[in-house]
Amino acid sequence: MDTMSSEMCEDVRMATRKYEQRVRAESAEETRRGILEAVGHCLRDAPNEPLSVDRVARLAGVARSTIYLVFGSRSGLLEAFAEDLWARTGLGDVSAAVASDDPLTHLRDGIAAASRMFAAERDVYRALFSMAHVDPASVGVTVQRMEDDRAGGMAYLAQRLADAGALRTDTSVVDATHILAVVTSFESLDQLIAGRGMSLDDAIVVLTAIAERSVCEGGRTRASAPPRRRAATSPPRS
Amino acid sequence: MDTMSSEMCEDVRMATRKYEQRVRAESAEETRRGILEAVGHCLRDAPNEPLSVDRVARLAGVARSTIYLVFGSRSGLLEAFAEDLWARTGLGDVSAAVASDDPLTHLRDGIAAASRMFAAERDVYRALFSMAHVDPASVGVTVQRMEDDRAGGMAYLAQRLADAGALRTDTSVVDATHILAVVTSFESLDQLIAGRGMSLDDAIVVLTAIAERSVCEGGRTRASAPPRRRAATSPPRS
DNA sequence: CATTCGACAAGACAGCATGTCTTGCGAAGT
DNA sequence: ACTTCGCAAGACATGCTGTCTTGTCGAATG
Repeated sequence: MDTMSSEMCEDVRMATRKYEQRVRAESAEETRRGILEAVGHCLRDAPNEPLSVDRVARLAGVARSTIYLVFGSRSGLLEAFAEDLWARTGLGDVSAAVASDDPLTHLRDGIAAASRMFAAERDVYRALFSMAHVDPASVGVTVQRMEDDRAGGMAYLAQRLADAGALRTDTSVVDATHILAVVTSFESLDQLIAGRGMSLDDAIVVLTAIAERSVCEGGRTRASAPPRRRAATSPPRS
Repeated sequence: MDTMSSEMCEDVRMATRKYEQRVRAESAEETRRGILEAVGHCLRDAPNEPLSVDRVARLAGVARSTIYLVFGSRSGLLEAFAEDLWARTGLGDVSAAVASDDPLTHLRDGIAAASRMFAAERDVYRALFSMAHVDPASVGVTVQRMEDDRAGGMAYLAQRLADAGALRTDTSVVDATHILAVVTSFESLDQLIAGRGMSLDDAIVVLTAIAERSVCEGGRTRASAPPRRRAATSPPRS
């Protein structure tokens, strides 16, 4: 069974109350979504700023007190945002991309899908991961769950490679899991794209090469995409 | 009278002024160092808290205003701390460890030395790297310089490997530089140690294996240390 | 149709952070 | 001796979080 408990999280234990009434529930859900979207806008507009509740409120067109009413606290808001983001853009698509019978295809498609997932909302994910270190109380739990999901997927992949005899003979399943966990981390992708100025596609090629060469027997992928020009010779731009 | 006002301190843009006098200069330098050490203590004691100037001041036994006097601002304080940390524990030792003629030894020793360097002050470095994302205005510049230093070293190493014919034939120098940059990043080490519960020594072995397999022709290092038991079978903790 | 109730706005208030500026003191410098 | 420097102490302005209170409008309900 793959990871990702895709339950119908219709009513989470959030601040939603019990409703016989429909229109009010919809309206409440609408403002809730509006606030979460405003958080996304803030993080995308200024990924490098502390994200004040006041800013979110003004951007969402609601009162600051409403945010505290709905989410309880700043931490609750960020937590809900991370939860929502992960539910919307998380590993669901990756699991789908990974249905292949061939574990090597599983590895390649998995890295590509996970990378595209992170890259699609890179600023947001970077902000979340940073906050998880600076202030674990807020997004810490959800970020930990993201990491656990990913680690579980990598352990599963490593086991599949081992079962298919595709694992390097000098590498145990546990070690392969560790290696895959490093290579498929958000930080590795971000390092290549933001830190070294690569395009997403080039970064995927490099990460795939690292993964394949490190855990697969006879991994022979090129590090650069073949038919195009080599990776840019330009110096790393920040 | 003649007050010999000294406006020309173009030395560093630090808070150090110009001194004919010795004892006062020493005393000033001493409090400066005391404050920086207090920052270190704060980050080590509670790596996951915002680090208030007030806390640093109390821990250093100085007035809060003194910090603003000496460092100008919170950002200046952090900047100075990062600068000092990098000067004390930075890549100097790594360069020394890397004097080998053999580029492969260079690679292995370099990864080991850099990893030990990061690990010796892991909490501090993690806090700095997180802050560099959350608030680039403060430590951003110094962290960028750290990364540039490291990237430069990796480019040099990749070139040496190429010159010695040790580079994989399917990997350009540029790609090797990218790969080495990812593998030797603080985040990769931290992922293995904090995220996956490995010991420093085991993490070094894994990182070395990844690097060697990914960029070296015929890289055949084991991923686990040979004479000991395999890497722990326990699931990732935390 | 009138009344109740729920979603939300508006804003006061306390607590804590940064950052500025002023004042005073004691010891090093001359 | 008296000036100057390093620093303590603290007032003050500003901005953010978090709590709580009061008011309003429209949906729900009998």
